[in-house]
Amino acid sequence: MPQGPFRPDPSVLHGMALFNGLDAAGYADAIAQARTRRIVRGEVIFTQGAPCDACHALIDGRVKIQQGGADGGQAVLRFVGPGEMFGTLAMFMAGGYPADAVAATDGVEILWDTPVLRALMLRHPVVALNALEMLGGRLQEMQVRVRELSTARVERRIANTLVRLARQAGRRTEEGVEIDFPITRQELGEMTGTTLHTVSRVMSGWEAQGIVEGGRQHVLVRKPHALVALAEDLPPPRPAAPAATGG
Amino acid sequence: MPQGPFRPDPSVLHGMALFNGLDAAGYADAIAQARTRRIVRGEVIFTQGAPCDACHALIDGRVKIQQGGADGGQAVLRFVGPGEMFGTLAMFMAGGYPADAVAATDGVEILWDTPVLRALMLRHPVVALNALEMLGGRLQEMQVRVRELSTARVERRIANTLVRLARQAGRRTEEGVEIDFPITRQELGEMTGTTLHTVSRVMSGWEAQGIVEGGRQHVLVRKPHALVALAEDLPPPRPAAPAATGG
DNA sequence: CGTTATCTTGATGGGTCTCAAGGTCTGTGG
DNA sequence: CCACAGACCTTGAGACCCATCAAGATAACG
Repeated sequence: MPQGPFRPDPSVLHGMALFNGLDAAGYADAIAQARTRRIVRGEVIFTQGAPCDACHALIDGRVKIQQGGADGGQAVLRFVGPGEMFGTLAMFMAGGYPADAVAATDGVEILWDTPVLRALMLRHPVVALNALEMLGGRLQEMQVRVRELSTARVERRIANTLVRLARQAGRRTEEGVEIDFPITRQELGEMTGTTLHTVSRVMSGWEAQGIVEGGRQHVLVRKPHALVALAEDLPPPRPAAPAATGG
Repeated sequence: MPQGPFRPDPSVLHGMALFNGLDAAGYADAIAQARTRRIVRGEVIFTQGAPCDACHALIDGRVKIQQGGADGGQAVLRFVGPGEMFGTLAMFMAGGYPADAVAATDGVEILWDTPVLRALMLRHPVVALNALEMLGGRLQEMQVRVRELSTARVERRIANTLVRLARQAGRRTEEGVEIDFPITRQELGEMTGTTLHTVSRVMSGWEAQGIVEGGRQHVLVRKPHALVALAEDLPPPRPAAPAATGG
């Protein structure tokens, strides 16, 4: 069962990019003001629009970040893994959290109150620079996704999404690379801007080719290379691309 | 004609969010290491993949930020206006600039060498916090756009894009709100994930209703309210929403 | 006044969504 | 162990949105 706040083990911070380059005193400073909390699968950690009281980082588990629109449309923005921060955007902006956070598995999070972390950044500027680097990485990722959603067909988008998931949350097995947390076709659809039906159809096709293997809330990538090829391959019909085709 | 680097007027920094809350000494510090440069329309300021030598801010004019993919697909990520920074992402990441920057109008930019600005942030942490706020705002904007591209139809996406452009670059006239820089149907298509043909058709429809007025590289929004309604309205066909329809 | 870039509009086809039905797996309680 | 309910997944058929192909109109520019 979930228990209340308790004092974290200092070692957990050493794996987190936010504190890279911080000296021992800085670590002590950071850890002294943090608290940790257990999370159970399905739990709502925060919701869109709620005031941002704290900044979160995940120590263990997976958390789904999703955003809903006025028209009821939902999009899954990302899955957070161990060592990553989440709920950080709200810290710098009015209007509360811009998205929902729901636990995809049981886990443990560590959190800081917003003003505490701000003060920490002013005392230790390197933490602010690390935060910039993290946010920058996420912004770039989102920009790539905007381009992808703007220009690529569904099949390629799904391939790209699976490649990213495999990199981020893949567990190597002798059968291939396995996504290490439960994910539904519906969620894959909401990550790629399509429906669960299309995701199912596309993945069935790949399964027939031995590229992936699907199951209930479960994905195994049998041929990662083939998936990458689908994700990046140039479109076969290229009228203006001779290049040794026999001319 | 464009002239070489020259010493900027200190007053230009006062309008920039990056330096909010900085003391006089800090301003002097920042200005001492900057240089400015003229930009002519159509000029390529930097290209995707090029090493990031400097961090840019726009003093006057408009700059288009776009990203191309391996498959040749182009997406316009945003238009930068006076007071905004651009090319900042590359500062925190390997791999050079993640997008192209092309001048949409003549203008003037101010720039800092990357290591200089990093050092400035370490000396003045408030600048790093301001940068976080800016990047956070852009990240949120991109997240909203991902959701929009994932869930909304073309007409609504175009409406949303025009609403944003009107807010960001709108000039009030007695006829309505006018986008204050030249923009083509092609570019609008690359901002919304569609083709110039569809943009043209949709806008022709709106023009017939008196909502917008189009021209060559020119958009005038005659009824901003109607455009917002199109951008936000719930989808008319709602089977499970009786609500006084007469039954 | 020709050249080029931009914009408009029609016709057609295909990629995906929607609607619909059924199948499979998981967990629960008797 | 078995029955049952619920969540998840698969697959088919049809409709529709929108990209694509194609042709021409209009405006800027030298």
